[in-house]
Amino acid sequence: MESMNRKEAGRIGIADVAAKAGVSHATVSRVMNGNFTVDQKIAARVRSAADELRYHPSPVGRSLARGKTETIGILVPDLANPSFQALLKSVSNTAARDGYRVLIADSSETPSEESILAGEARRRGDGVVLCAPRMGRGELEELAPSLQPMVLINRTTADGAPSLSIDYRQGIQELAEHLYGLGHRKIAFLAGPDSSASNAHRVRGLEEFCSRHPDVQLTTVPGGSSFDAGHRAAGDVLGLDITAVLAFNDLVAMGLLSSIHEHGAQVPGELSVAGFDDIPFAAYTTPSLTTAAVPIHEVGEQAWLWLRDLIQGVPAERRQPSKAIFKPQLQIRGSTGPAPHRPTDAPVAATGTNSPE
Amino acid sequence: MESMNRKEAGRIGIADVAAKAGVSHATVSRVMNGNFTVDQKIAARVRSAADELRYHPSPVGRSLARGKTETIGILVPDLANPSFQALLKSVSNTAARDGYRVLIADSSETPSEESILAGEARRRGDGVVLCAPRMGRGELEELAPSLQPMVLINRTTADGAPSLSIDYRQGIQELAEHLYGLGHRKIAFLAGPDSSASNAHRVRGLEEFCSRHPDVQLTTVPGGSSFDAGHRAAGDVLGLDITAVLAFNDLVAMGLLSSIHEHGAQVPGELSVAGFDDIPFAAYTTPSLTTAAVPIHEVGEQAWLWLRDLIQGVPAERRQPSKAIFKPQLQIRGSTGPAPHRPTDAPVAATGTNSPE
DNA sequence: ACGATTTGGGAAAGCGTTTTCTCACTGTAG
DNA sequence: CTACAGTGAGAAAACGCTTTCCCAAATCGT
Repeated sequence: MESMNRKEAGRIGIADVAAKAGVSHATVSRVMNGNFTVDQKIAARVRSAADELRYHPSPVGRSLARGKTETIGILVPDLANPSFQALLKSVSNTAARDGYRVLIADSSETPSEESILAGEARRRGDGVVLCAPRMGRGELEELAPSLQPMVLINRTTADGAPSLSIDYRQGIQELAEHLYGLGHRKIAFLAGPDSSASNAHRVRGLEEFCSRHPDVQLTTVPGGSSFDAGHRAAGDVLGLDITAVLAFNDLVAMGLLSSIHEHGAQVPGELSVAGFDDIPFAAYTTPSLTTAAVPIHEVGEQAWLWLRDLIQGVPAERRQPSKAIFKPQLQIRGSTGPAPHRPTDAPVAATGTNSPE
Repeated sequence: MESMNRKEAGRIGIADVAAKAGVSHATVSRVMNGNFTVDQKIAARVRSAADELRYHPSPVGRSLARGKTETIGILVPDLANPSFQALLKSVSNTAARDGYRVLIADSSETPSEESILAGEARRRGDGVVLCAPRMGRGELEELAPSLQPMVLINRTTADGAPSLSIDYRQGIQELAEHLYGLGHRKIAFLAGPDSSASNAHRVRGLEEFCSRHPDVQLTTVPGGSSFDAGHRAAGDVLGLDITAVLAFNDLVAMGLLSSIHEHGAQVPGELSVAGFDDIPFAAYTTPSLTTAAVPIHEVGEQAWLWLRDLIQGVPAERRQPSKAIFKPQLQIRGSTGPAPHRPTDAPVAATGTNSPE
């Protein structure tokens, strides 16, 4: 019955607390921000008024006044991909420790949407993590200046924005060498999205591998980045005269595996399969998947630490170097084995149950 | 050389555009918001000034003025869990269609953090989705009023906040009936986190199942919600005199499966295993996992649609009903089979390679 | 006991928009 | 030719905070 004259609007604001405690908004603000120039008595009064009213400062008002939101954006090509999920979790948890929240932007593998999404994500927060953007090089270069503070993952720009990369080039070579050591000479690469920069790195790595081993015969098959892409590509792969497949990533390898299974072919007996990333389930497929483990958790953690330095304006010399390359680690499991020596050059599928009739 | 007197601060704001176009901020604002009371000539001039300067309105300023952020929060117990990842993707993508962004809050299965996280997530946006909160009933009831607009998933409150639930009670009964039909009479339930409400629903369902089938002997084993939890629990489970296990969810089932494998026991020959959720990989374990499929994509979509109605203040009568229950669908796959009739009551492990010596 | 410091807290100026007022001007009708 | 809608755009008031400025009271030194 006391204050029917107050602005009846829903949210209770700093003014209400000030009134209730009999001080000015300024003082309430000071108390809420732990400014110790306020008398203990008054501070206590303000605090009790605040939580009697269940007052919480509006983040928007605060953001405007302070010029920062304590939020960052993260752009991923596909939120359904375990690798990006893991990265998201890692970035989110690490940033949370510093009181930052993460806003997600999922481009769903649509490169044309990326630059708009990236811009919005950036402006809504204090910085942005661009994870494996699919956009073209030119577009990225042009966009980069307007996006910083920004950390790139699996891409680089000329303007030297911090960039964390996985060494897919070396990783895939190690996988290839592993296959080579098992006697495989006819190998297929089930490629990722054309727009993926990391796919290009894998291709480069394989070229190096091939030039080192002229006796290897490598076939590249268009694939994709998803389980389904791997599943769909099985037909093409089985029609080839090969003894092993390197898939773009674990997801693709698993899709391939499951389809190969349906076709009745034996892994690794007739065909060896390797993935990339070492997602959580890779160890539990049948057979378990040989792959190259990417330390995705560390990548996410580093991404935040660097972004934080940028946001806080840490002077360049005290900052970490602006590039880091993480080495994948070979995980040899059950899906790869010795190359079968087939008397004929017949494609794998011919030995399977479902002949392509 | 023309405007060295301008505030040299980094960001360019509405004032700069106004100056450049020779109009007031008000007009710029009108143009940027597609208000057609502005003369074509002027509008064009403003627009070109705006994109020459690469001007983008500050979301923070805009949010303050408009009283809404076009952002929602989502609280999940564990971002590493495929079910919550799928929900996140679904909510995020659906909300994105309406121009809303999603802020994530991951409590990492720490119930005590939830209420703070929920509050912050809520205040940073226009609404919040609470996904399977682990907090106690009392805490939730108390928090609820301060959180709306809010949509709950797998929980309900007395104050009638919209709530989407999976009918775990029925789902687990169907799974149990399936096992019963296969001749299983001694069954174990590998339970989820105590704090999980959906776990309680499963327990209830199983009680009903048991009272319908007095000949069934059900043992409950403490577990958890993760792959590791399932893996760890294998020892306990294998020591039991049972022929089938119902796991809290697919993740737990998969962990269990992999450990059972290591112990050398046969699934489903010696022991049948069923999961819950039908996460993407459930179909590709060995053997493939019998489970109850949860339409998680639809849940996420509905969650946003309801939240949107709440945010936009759609009158209660034009709104959807405030509760929805989604029925899981039985997916019978390879991990469940006929109950073995063992001559003795010896526990499963005794037949395995690693006896618990 | 009186000026010189400190201390504490109110008033007010931002922060970057949107939006309501208000008013000058244009064109039309009487 | 005057009066009156109707238009279009500027001035200014929010929005909810933080923070600088500044002044009054309290504390100190001598």
